[in-house]
Order: sequence, then structure tokens, then C-alpha cells
Amino acid sequence: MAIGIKDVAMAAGVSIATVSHVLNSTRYVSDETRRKVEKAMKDLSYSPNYLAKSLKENKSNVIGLVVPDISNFFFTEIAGAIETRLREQGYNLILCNTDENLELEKQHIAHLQSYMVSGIIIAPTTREYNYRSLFKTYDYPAVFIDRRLNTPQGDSVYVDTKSVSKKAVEHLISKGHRNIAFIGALKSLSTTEDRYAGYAEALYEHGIAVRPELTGFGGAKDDSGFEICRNILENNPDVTAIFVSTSMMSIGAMRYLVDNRIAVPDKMAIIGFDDYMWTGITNPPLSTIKQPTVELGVKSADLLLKRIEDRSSDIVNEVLQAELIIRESC
Amino acid sequence: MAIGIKDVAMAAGVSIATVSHVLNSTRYVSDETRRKVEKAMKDLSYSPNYLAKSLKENKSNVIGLVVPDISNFFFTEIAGAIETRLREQGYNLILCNTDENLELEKQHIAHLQSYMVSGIIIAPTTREYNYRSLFKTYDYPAVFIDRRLNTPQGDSVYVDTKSVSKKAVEHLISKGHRNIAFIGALKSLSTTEDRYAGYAEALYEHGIAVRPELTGFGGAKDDSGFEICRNILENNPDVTAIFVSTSMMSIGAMRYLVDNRIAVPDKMAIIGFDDYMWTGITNPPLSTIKQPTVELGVKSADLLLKRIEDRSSDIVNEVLQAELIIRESC
DNA sequence: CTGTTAGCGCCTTCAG
DNA sequence: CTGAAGGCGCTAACAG
Repeated sequence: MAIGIKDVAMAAGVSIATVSHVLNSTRYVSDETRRKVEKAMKDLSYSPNYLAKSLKENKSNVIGLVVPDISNFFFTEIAGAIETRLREQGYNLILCNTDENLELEKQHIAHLQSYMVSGIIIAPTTREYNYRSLFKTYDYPAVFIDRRLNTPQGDSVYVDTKSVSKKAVEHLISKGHRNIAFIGALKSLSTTEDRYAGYAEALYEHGIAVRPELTGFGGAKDDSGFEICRNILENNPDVTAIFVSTSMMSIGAMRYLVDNRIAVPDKMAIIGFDDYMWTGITNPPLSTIKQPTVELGVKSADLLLKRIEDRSSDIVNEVLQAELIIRESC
Repeated sequence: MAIGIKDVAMAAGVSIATVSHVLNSTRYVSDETRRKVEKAMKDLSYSPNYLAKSLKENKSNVIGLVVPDISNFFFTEIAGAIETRLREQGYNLILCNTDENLELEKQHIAHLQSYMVSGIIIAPTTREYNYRSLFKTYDYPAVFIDRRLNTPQGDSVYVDTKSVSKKAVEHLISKGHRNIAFIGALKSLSTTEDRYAGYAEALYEHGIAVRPELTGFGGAKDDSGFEICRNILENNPDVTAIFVSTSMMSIGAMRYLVDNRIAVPDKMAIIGFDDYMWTGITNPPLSTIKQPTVELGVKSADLLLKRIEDRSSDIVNEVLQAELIIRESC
């Protein structure tokens, strides 16, 4: 069927060993035989079977990426950056979506290993789980991104969103706001926790009490952001500013304000999360916190590749900085 | 190292053939032996090596997706839909980005086949190339999406964007606009061609001449949309409406209008392409054409899966309909 | 009802 | 400088 190394060997009149060696330049081959082999490869338009190679070598040139929500721009940007970086290094990317579902996540991780992927990058759905226990070997290459785990389980790349969230809320306070709402994703996520902590700390340091009724948590979707925003604003007419700690929820909250003709920033100030192309053309242009998604992707890919090379080096934990971008919504 | 089928066989005191057969329920095994085998698998926490299986069976449970620009929301939505659909069917997805580069695309297609992916879904960078010539076998499962080829090369799923573009322009005309600009991606793409054809046809049928100076083409990025918009508007003060035939270019064009405080829709009407969460919160809410991305993804996955099952059935060509969504920008 | 065995395509040690 | 041969983990005849 498919033409393989042995067809090439036959056509070139050499052994398969020789063909293998010219293929990988793994031992000296005389110029003449090399040429013969190369000609044969060309003539037969041979291309190696990576599966067989991987099986033999017990590792593939593929890595797995496991994310909780592929429809979230934050993760797609990261995925794009990782894909690009890996391609440069001759690797491919298998993309897995978990829908924030631990069972699915476990399945994917097992599955990926069955394909002998060389390593896995995970944005974990939960902070409690012992992901290491899912790995075939104790030193399986894996890097964790975006969400912290209760106990570190390997290399990781996170973004410091606490301090920047604090800065955002301080900005609102400096504009005279005192009744500031907080909208966030599931409370169990480290990311939500951090951003909320930044919010609370800013309030605390300015002598403002945190009012639980001004805070709302839920799924990180736009509809959820819309609902939470509605709920808070309808019940608390004194709110004059909102801090939303998730990109899609920011859109939902904004939509609530637009739909209800609540003037921004005059009646309501808002700072959202994650910065994209369209944040400049919203009504009004939205102030946001910009996370370094590309850098996060590239760093995590590099870390994983390094870990694949050397499983015994010290674990590294990168923390990237985010940036507050002030536009006209606050 | 890794525990395999033979370790299980040994532990269960049966042959590897039996283990393989309980694994795949591919022949009858007595309840008792089955139980022994299953126990052994559990005890050893065995999990099969898909690579070996794929090598043997000459096909994997992985499919490849090749897209020209993974940072384009249009393609990420499609990718998400495909991933979800494939997972339901027990397949995984390898994601490849070509950056609109034919050489890279060829490389990816070759590479994917080296990994014995069961099939490939491609949004091709060019309409001229004979992609079939890159396939190992003449009947290799592949489905083409989004962009048409000069000559059909397999199953395909496209969106009819011509008629909806015409409708969009007719809408602008019905509002009294006569000097309508067209902003599109590279002219060589079938998608650009179709949308431009819809634009031209609408003008023609209303006795309006196409003025080349009101049309602009370029890379499908936001900056490119911005520049083309600027160029057209600066040189043609009589333009009162714009039709943008690409999502990111729509954002760029909008940003030009916002930056230059050109009142929409009073001074300038605009209809953009592709509908996302944020199109409802722009200033003003943007009228757009919504392509059925999820349906496109699901359909293409289904088609490919069907093609993998049966390579000889008739080629199918799906054409999906898009929808014009009128908001306040026109 | 179960076991033996020959590969899938490739790499790599061991001999020339 | 080059070949022969074993085996990676699994499937599927073929043979009981």
C-alpha cells in the first residue's frame, strides 16, 4: 500500500538500515549511496511514517493542549500562540476541550497519553485534583497554565491578575466611586479568587466595606455576565461602577447596560477583563485588563519543550504581568 | 516500561489474542476469562497504546484541521464545533495553521498523513492548487470548507455569501444610499469574489454603477480594514455607506469611524461581516451578516466521518445559508 | 472457546 | 562504510 522505507531500500539497492540512517543522518553514509537513496526517495515520493517512528521511540512529535472552553477567546489566543511556537519546533498540537468537566478532562489526558504525545499543556478545570496521578510516569512532561492548583504539580505559567485587579478598582475609587460591584466566574477558580482578592484589598485599603450583595459569581459566559449584572443593579440602585473579571462576562454586562440605556460612564463606570480588537469600538470604548495571552502561550510551549528534553531539571513557575488599559468607560 | 497487552495477558493467564479481543469485543470470550482479563487490566491500570493500534490498522482516530488563520474568530468557532463533534465520535483533532501560506499548507498536509490521521478538513489558502495530488491515495478522506476550489476535489461545505451580501447592499440602497463602498479580503479568494459579486449585482440591478475607487481589497486583518476604509473615505467624501465583507476588517473599519468621530449611521452607514457576542455592544450596535459557523463545523465533521466509513459514495457538496442581522449601524 | 504467529513501518544494536 | 535481525504494542488470520 503505502510505500515505506523498505521500498526505498529496494529501489536504491541498499539495506533499510542505510535508508533509515540517511533519513535521520544518524551515522555516516558515503556520498554515493546517500545520493542513490535520496533519488529513490524522490522517485517514490517517499515520506516517513511518524506513527511507526513514535511507536519505536516511545514518543511522538505531538503535544496535547487541554482547555476548559475553546469558545473563550482567551484560550483560543493562547492555543494559537502555542500552535505557532510548536510548529516552529517541528511539533503538532492536539486540541482538547473539557467544557469545565473534570471527567472529560481525565479522559482527554488518558487519551492523549495513549497517543504518546510528548507532553501536555493544561488549563485545569479544578484546583484540587491530583493530575499527576493520571500520568503514566511520575515525571511525565506537563505544564499548567492560567489557573493555579492547590499544590504545584509541575512547571506552570500564570498571570498575576490580583495586583492588576486591585489597580483597576483603585482607579474606580480614585474617580470617586464607592459602591463598586464585582462580577466574576466560579468562585472555586484561582483566577476568580485572585481577582476578587484584588477587588477586596483595594476597597479595604480605602476604608470601604465589601458588600456581598454587590458581588456576583457564575459561569464565565456572556449570558451569565448579563444576568449577574442585572441582578446586582436592579437590587442596588446605589451602584455606580462595575468591575468584571472575565472577558465574556464583560460583554454580557456591557450588553445589559446598553440594552437598558444606562449611560456609560456617566451613570455607570465599567472596567472589563481581557483586551481584544473590538474593545476599542464598544460604546463607549471599554477599559479593560489585558492579559499577555501570546506570551503565555509561547512561554508554556517553551517550558514544555524544555521539560521534554530534560525531565529532571528544577520546576519553573512563571508569573506574567497584566496591564490596565483605561479607555472611556470609566 | 509502559505496561501493555502482554502484561495483562500474563497477569490474567491468557493469551494476548484473548486480551485484544476482550478489549475490542471482536470475538466471543467466556464470561470467566473476560472477568479475569478485566480484573488484570484494572489491577495493572492498563490502557491501550493507540499508536500501535493505528499503525496496525493503518488509520488513527485523529483527524486534521487545516485553517489559514487561527486568530480569526470565524475559524476558531468552526474549530470548536468540529472538536466537539469529533469528540462525541471518539476522534481527536490536530490543529494546523497555515498563515495563508501554501508552502506551509502543503507541509501540514504531508505531515498529517505521516501521522496517519484518518482524514483532513481544509479551508484552503488558494483555489488553484490540486490538493488531491498531496494525498497518499486518490481517495483519501478530505473535506473542503469555506473557500471554493476552481475544480471540486472532494466533499465540501460552503456558505452562500453572495446572495446575503447582495441582500445587505440592497438594504443599504433601500435606505437611500447610492455611493456605497466595498471592503474585502484578497480578491483571489472565492469568498471575496462571491461577496463582491453580491455587492456588484445589487448595484447593477438598481442602476448604480460600480466605482472601482470605492472598492478596496487586502489582508483580512483589522488593521487592513482600517487602512482601506481610511483610503476610500479620504478620497471619496461622497461615500455614505460601507459594506465590509470580513469580520476583522469590519472591526478595523469601525475603528476608523470611531477614531475619526464619523457619526454612525447618520454620516455613515455600515454593515459588517460575521456576528459575534460583541456586535451588540459596539457604537452603535453593528449590523452584520451571520455565518452558520457551528453548523459548518458540525457538517464538515460529519461529512468527513462518513467519508472515512465509505470512500466510494458520491461526493457531497453542502451549501449553507447566512443571515443578515440589521441593527443600528445602517 | 482460546492460543500461535506474522506482520504494521521504523530504529538500532551487533556484526561484518 | 553497510547489512541482518529483533522488537516497539497491537490486530487478525489460521489453527486448534
